[in-house]
Amino acid sequence: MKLATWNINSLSVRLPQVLDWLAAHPVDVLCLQELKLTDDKFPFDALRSAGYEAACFGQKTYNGVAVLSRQPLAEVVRNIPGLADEQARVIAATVPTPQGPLRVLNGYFVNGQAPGTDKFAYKLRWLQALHDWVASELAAHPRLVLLGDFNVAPEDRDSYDPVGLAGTIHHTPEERAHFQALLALGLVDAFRLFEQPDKSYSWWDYRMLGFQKNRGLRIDHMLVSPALRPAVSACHIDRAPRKNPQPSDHAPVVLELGL
DNA sequence: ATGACGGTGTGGCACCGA
Repeated sequence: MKLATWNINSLSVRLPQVLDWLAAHPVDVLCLQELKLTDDKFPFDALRSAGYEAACFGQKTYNGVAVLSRQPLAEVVRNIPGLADEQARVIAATVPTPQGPLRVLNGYFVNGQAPGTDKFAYKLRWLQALHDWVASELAAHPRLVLLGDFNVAPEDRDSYDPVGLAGTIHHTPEERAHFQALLALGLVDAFRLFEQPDKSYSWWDYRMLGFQKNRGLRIDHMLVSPALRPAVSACHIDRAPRKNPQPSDHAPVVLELGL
């Protein structure tokens, strides 16, 4: 069984790339972020023709998340319960597997702009609310994966310039402490369960030839629960779509489970 | 220190992303 996460920076623009990628990589579940469209514009029909049902949570212009699945989705939750948030950043669903239900939490984490700004304060509040909600989800669903665009580079090796960018957004001690708090719940960064190439990133700035120079960040993650960890057989970043014409600035991350 | 690139919405640009 395979799951993937991909920030596609406008589903309207990137739908052909998503369909091409799914045709070449027929994962069981694909979680998308930054749809940048409302639910009435979501391409249910095209995805159904490709073999996927979908649950979406969109909004105009910004944010928006969706879960695509070959198997039926159940127990769909939109945004973090109890958090007043007008931004569409979270969608959760349960998918069936031969070993029982798998809970999938898909997040488009707050960017946060810069320390000291209102957006940064929102990011920290959001991360705390997410943490508390994930804890309750774990208690109810032991087999769980938290995935998406975390907008946090967890360690120095996850950044192309950890010294120059120290303390800036994605690199602050506060953001990294929140990432560690998720790990303290028992979640494991599946990417780091395996040997990976040096300078592995999942996002590159569109500007200044960022991708060509591999000036990137690893900010898209797959965290698995303790009960799921023994099933994890591989995790990798697929850089190929970043080379497409009109690419997203993010690459997909793929998680393989021996289920 | 700033802008560079790309998407959106609406407009002759501004805002946002990371």
